[in-house]
Amino acid sequence: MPDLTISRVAKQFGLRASALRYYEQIGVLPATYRRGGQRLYDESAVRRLAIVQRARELGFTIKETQILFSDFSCGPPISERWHSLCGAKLEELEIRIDQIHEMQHMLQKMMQCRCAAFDQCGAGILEGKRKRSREREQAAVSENSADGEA
Amino acid sequence: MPDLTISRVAKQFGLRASALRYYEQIGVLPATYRRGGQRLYDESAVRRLAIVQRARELGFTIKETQILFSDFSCGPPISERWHSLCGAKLEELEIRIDQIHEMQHMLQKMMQCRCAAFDQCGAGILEGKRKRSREREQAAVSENSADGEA
DNA sequence: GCTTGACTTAAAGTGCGCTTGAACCGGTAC
DNA sequence: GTACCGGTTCAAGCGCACTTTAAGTCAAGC
Repeated sequence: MPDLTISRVAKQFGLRASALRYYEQIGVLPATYRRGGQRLYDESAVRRLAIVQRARELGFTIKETQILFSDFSCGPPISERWHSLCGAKLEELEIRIDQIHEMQHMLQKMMQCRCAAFDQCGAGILEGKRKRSREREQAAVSENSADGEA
Repeated sequence: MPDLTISRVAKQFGLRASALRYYEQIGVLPATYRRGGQRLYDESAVRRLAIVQRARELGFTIKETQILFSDFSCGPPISERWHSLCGAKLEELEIRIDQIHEMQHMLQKMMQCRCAAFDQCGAGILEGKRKRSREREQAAVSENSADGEA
């Protein structure tokens, strides 16, 4: 039985009640059970909110969160569009981990000498960027030539 | 010699020229060399921008970026305040990596069955949250008792 | 029955991180 | 000389993700 008031749940997550109402309004959280007009939450609603909050913490926009985590369908085979969005997010997270490692490395260096860190790490980031953009170009070229052959 | 125009640099980073002007205005980028009133950038300015952009990508606010990466002093021993901010950011990034792993795990599960992923992963995130908050409480309690003893 | 306090809604407001618009400047092409 | 292009400044505007405000509802306690 749902028995958690909105303010209790909000407090548990370090959010304002208004944020939960907003999430419900825009469909990030499903409309919850009401008693006398007041929202009451149960543990499954709380689990759902935990996921939404985590997604937000990781920089997912509200829209992405909506698409990835709304319950419009429940079960295995979801739409192609959703599946590819999921896959894209997985890759994005992979890249993010590399970037975080780079940044940690840099912060550590900066705690000794800022100038050196700026020069070396800035150059490192740039080189990574350039390498990736070269790779993308290569991929585009070979895709074009494949198109040409097809 | 600086010879890159603002629009070239912006393009290289996938930004608008207005973003670079804005960064300069709020002190995230230093005022750059000018010729006839126009900004010209060199490789070191580009490295600096690379760092700023990376910080933004990782969810650092503009203010944090300002504090962490502005050149108000250059060399090893920076203010205590800065040093602790740096340390805090390092820890934050550590946590972020764990969260990303959790989310990857969840996305993978979700690509098979959403419901299961929601229940299991939501519960997992929650448990992590609760564990951490218990630890914080413990720490607070032992700190208080230490205060009491002092 | 009245007060209190935590809730409700809808609409307007806020802060961040830029972007856009208006008016202007400087160098090159014709 | 004038048209154009890419820059300049300053102020206003915008989208996102909420928050605040105003006016009202509901249940409990006196």
